[in-house]
Amino acid sequence: MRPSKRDELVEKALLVFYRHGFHATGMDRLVAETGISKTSMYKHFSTKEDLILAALALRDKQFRRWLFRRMEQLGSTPRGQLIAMFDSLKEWFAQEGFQGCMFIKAAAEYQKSADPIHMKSAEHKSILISCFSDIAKRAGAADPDTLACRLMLLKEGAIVAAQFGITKNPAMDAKAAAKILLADALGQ
Amino acid sequence: MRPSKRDELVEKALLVFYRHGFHATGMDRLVAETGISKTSMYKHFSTKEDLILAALALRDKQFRRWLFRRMEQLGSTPRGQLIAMFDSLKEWFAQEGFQGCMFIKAAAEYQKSADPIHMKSAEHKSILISCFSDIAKRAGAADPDTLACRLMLLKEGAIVAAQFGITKNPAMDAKAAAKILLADALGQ
DNA sequence: GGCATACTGTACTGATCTGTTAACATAAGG
DNA sequence: CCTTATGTTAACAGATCAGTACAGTATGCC
Repeated sequence: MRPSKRDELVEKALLVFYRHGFHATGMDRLVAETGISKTSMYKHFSTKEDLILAALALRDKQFRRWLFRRMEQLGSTPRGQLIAMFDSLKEWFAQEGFQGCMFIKAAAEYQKSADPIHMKSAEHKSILISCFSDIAKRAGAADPDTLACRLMLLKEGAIVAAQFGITKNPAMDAKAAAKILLADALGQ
Repeated sequence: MRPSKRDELVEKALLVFYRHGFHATGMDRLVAETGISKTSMYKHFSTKEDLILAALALRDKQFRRWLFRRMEQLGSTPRGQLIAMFDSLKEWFAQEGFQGCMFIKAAAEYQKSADPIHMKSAEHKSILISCFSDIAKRAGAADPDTLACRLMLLKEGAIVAAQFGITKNPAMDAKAAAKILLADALGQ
């Protein structure tokens, strides 16, 4: 089967991009850090942008799978799962290589809203919002979209705060705030 | 007085960095877009990093002056000012060239926490938090630091959401959430 | 054996990167 | 008039950028 080498490339490239940034990562560095020849890279992806898009697609899949699985493990009810999101975030922030959100960083480096990389990043956030909205609906929210938006604000804020390291425990700050917003939206 | 040319350089460089990003902006582009010779640039700032740091310092000053002035104009009480922050943000997001937060983008491109650019960006966020805390204290919050943290989460989340353009009105979503959090922290 | 596939290694192109250097212009102050 | 400061244009150095070209290797299938 052919997927192995290509998938290996995308996985390793994802780590390198995450650690060093997009513009700051040259193809030669990718060759050095992935151990995959430049020829192979350009056989699988004809431009650096294509490789970045593939890395973002993988990250989107990885992150969503991880987050929603963890939320289900930590929360037994829809409401509990929404709160558990912030416990999950706390675990993420505590991971050794944590350096913020891949998509925020991608959008920061590729700013034009028409840029494919920017669009891919925005798409990830949109998907998350609609997933949150689904859970909010199951939790009985009268206006699940609004609740999802508010939780998203806390989540993105917590990620940014964690990236800067300006507050001690942004995930738990966000969790406390989320509980208040959930009480307002769902009662008690 | 000698400040003119140097200040002009920093002001113009700030705009170019904001629009195009840091790594993506070469010194030649700065020459072209600022009209200032490369020789002069390197007389005032011996490295690109120094210039970026000066631009960030200016942005920090500009942004804080603008935000707190606007909050005072729009809110008559400390509590009203904290709410007015989100009306101010709405105005910012609606500005023509809005492309997210300069400091989030800087931290995204210079990720290492020991990097001077990263530190300068984190410093800006720290200053804002402590200012929010001061206002929260004047508003009568029992735990002004916690309230400031929560409002900061909403603010950063709103900026990220606005940068992605994934929700229609992130500033007003954040404002609604802030009112709930303020009611919780300050009563009614 | 013959052939295709998938990969590696290396050298290269032309552009662009940060930063330097040299020759020159302008104006103020002694 | 000379000096000094501040600016300009322009070419340059050495590194690195994305991407290409070409020669060679390993595997497996017919």
